[in-house]
Amino acid sequence: MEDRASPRLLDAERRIQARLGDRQLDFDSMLAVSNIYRAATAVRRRAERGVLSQFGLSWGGFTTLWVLWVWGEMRTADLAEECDLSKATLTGVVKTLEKRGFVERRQVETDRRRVTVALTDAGLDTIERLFPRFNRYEGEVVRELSTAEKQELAGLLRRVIVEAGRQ
Amino acid sequence: MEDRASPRLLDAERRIQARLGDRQLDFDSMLAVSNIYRAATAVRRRAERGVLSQFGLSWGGFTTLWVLWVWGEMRTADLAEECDLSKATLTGVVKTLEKRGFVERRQVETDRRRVTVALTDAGLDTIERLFPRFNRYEGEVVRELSTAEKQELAGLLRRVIVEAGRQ
DNA sequence: CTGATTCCGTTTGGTAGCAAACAAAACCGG
DNA sequence: CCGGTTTTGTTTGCTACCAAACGGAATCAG
Repeated sequence: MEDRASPRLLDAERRIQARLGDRQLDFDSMLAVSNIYRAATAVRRRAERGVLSQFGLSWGGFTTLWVLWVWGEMRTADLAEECDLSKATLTGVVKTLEKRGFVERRQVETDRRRVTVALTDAGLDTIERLFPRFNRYEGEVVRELSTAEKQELAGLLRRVIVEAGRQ
Repeated sequence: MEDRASPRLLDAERRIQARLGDRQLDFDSMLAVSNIYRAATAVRRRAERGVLSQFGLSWGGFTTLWVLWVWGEMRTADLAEECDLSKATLTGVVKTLEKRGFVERRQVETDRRRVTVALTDAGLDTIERLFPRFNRYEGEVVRELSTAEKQELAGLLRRVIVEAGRQ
């Protein structure tokens, strides 16, 4: 493991161990979790600075557009669930997307509490031009991994998602 | 790969493919990247709702405290770098930590532009009580993985971080 | 029917996050 | 010295994100 070999990390591990005294440290779990977070930050940051900024979209905005593209018009609650955002956050994201003209809100006739969100023509056009670029970008950040390794990575992460998901 | 077997994902893949026409889709990369992000969100959310909320800390606040604990008093710029935050964001996080009494700012005598940040006694006490709990929490979210798998995961992610890091 | 409850999306109030502009301090060439 | 440049942390303006409170609409028990 190259991480184990990094002098900086070894130093950190020694320092933490010193701070902890004889309490034990689960270094492997720490490294796995912290790398998950670092990778996500790096990936998001690069996407937003690269592809997404050219279309005036944040990561959340892109995700929302993408979900609507794939699944079609959706109720707010389902959209929030699918985008992995709270309802409150989604309200804000949709507001921004509306302002940019990518999306529109529609009152549901049969139940006036409900609202659906759908792509506008401009939104559809945007996501159709953007997605191939985004997918190419995704390929770039995992370019160093073989197909088998990408699948391995996705599988390992899936198990973490499930575990962290239960409460 | 269980992901491949999930009917929901297969359905999504088919839908995307339909939207794309004959343009090709790099599904493996897409899944790897999206799982990185989902895992990070899940892990962070659970930590903030569990351990961290009891101490009045966000993920970023915890990270900052942790870095200061391990590496000691630091200049603002280095601290931002180590916490993987922009200088601007760090200013805000430190402001919050100061408000909570965990941290204090110190003017550098020899260069009055510079400022260092250091743990207060309360901050030290907090991180010493918190870290073992946090580390136990980290163990929980990756509990389904063997030691070898945790190392495998960390290693794969490391390569993604490096790749996404270069611009 | 009707009163209580549940459901749904928004608002509120707070923190976090970034880029770009900024002000003050230090540095440097002449 | 001194004027211009660089360095350093903060401020500004914006978006994102959450939990909790809210208010209108639907539903359900009796």
